[in-house]
Amino acid sequence: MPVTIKDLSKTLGVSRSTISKALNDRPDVSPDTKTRVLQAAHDLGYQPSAAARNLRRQRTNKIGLVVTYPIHRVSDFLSELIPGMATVAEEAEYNLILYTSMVGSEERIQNLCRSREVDGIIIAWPPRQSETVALSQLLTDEDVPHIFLPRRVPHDDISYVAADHVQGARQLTQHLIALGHRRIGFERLPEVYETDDDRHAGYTQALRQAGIPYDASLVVSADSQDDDYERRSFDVFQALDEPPTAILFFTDPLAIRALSHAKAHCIRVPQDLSIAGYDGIPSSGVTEPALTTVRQATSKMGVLAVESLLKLITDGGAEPQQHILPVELIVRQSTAVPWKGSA
Amino acid sequence: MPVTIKDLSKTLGVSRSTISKALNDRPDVSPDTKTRVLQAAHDLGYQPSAAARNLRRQRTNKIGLVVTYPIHRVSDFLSELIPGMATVAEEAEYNLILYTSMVGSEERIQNLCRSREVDGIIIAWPPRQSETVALSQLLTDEDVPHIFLPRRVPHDDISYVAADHVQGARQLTQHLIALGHRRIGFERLPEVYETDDDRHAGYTQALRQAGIPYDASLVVSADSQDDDYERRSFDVFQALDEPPTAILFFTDPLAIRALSHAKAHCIRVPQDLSIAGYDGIPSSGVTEPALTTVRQATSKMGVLAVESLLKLITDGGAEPQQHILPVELIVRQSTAVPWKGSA
DNA sequence: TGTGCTTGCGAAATCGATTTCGAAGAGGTT
DNA sequence: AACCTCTTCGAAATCGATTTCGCAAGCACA
Repeated sequence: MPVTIKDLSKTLGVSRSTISKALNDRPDVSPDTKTRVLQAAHDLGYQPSAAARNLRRQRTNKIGLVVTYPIHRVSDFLSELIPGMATVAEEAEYNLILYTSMVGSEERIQNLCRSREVDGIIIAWPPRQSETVALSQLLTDEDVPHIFLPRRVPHDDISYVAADHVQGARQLTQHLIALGHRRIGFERLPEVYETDDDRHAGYTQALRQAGIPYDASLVVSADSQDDDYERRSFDVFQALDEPPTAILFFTDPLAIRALSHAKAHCIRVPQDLSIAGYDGIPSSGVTEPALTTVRQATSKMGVLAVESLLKLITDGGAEPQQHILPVELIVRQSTAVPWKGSA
Repeated sequence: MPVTIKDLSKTLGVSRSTISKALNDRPDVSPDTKTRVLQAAHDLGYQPSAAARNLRRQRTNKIGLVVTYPIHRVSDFLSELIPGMATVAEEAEYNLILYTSMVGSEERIQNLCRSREVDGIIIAWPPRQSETVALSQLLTDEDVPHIFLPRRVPHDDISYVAADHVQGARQLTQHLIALGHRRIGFERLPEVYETDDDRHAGYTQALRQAGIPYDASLVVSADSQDDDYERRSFDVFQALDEPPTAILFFTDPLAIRALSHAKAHCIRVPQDLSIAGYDGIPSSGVTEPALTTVRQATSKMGVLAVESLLKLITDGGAEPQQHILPVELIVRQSTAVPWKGSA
């Protein structure tokens, strides 16, 4: 049986209230009894019961990390996210609880909040925009502070932390334009998310600024369900009358697979074709050639999300927290000046 | 204010006890009242308070994942571990709580256990053997089920899940021997862990079986603190009278850095030198050449650890859970028949 | 009608800590 | 001596659910 406050009370001959006050550093305890209590607590190995404390305080000092997406699809991202999040949380005496089987289940999130086992939640990979707004409303009704990550939510009252993908895609495209590319392919996702729209917007902005007309045939949708789609989309690009001299891929893994398909087609990268990824995963740095990509400040996003959430938890009246972090262009060897042979 | 069992009791005109029994499917409730209670609970959006339930049941349905190692050093490993762990836990209605700032702090782990905020813990990257045994004793005294991961603990009473690194290193060495290598370098870690001993044992076993004498000059210790050590250890190998024709590295990242150092020294891999890694991280598959390595069943280890822990939690008298999982040799392009030029 | 048994329900205790509120005692002032 | 203030402490209520135990009603049977 663990040592309870009752045991302490008995051995010291002091009431439970006084013990509690001494341990919580309340003013109405004499310095003498306080030290006696602390000493005894240490000697007996007393540690307050988390459950009892939570019940009384109506607070758990736990933050829920709710992953509303098949977790194996985002574990790379999570591994960059979690260390920062956990560290910041623990500095504030909070811990992270993982809820990963929450795919598309608004109701389960609601139940989680109603059971009050966390003081606030971070919702990683929220659903489409309309559902996100509805979900946020639900959580607001339950009075549970929450933050969406890592996608922006176009709504003034909703807190989120995201990366500036408009800027990222624009910089990447500008980089290619500066190298001399005019026909730049863009492989986007079929799912309609803000992230995708943002990157597409960045891509078109850069083209417009450079006076390059938008060519719809250069934009294809990757089918994330189909592992071999990559090869076929590659063929689609190559089959064009005037194939692109550079291709932007929505994520690094897509770009890495494109790299090996290029090799299989005897297309040299970057001499014959420039390839760029997005996300800056570790693997992108060790390919041959190393991948030009855009690095999101993933770790920082996690840190910021926790900090913002803590602010919302601590200060009930706090403003919605909205952060869009800049991203960083990483130029490596997979992009270069286009070959002028056919031009 | 959230809906409590009291509210339900009031609106239904039924005692709290009966509500509780109905919700927990106890036998002494009539089918009629049970449906009425369930209906009302649903209508009012009632969800039992986790804190109150935990306090009363003396059980939290939470598993602690305690990381006793600088988390950014192991986040890759964690990202493979966590999805499986979380999934299995959640199927059994448990959740994972992360405790990452537990580096070298036996006392904080003890306090965690005393506060009873988890029903059991998984200790990732336990300290040295002697400390591990002491820690296990401490947790046993507190009556908290626990499992060590991912290192074996040479002690009959202690539960752990680990990978068979003796087998892994032996297979890797045998693979090189089969290719014709006789002088095989081995870069181990300076820290004295079972893992390291195991791999070294596998290495020497393979040599012995092949009748190749052990040459201590072929075994160097990497200094994990020093990022540039890799380059110097590489020089150490090259400066030998008879340099190795193949080198085993303790981890993939070390091998990947060696790959680029080799390139800088104009040493071709695998023609001039075979290089092998260990762990099978994603990056190891996209290097040029792709790395021969050994893949641990990391995800499976996480799953097994949670399953074992749940067994210990559920069945107090369960045997210690000890699992050593086989590892898988992955032969890729960084190892090949040695060049006979100088032989 | 009286006895025995089953079924369904509720009063009250309990889990362990926190907090409110009142009281006792010490010390000072008039 | 009467009154006040300040410090220190403890009794009791509270957080919300679960569980034990006893009671009452209903039914069957002699």
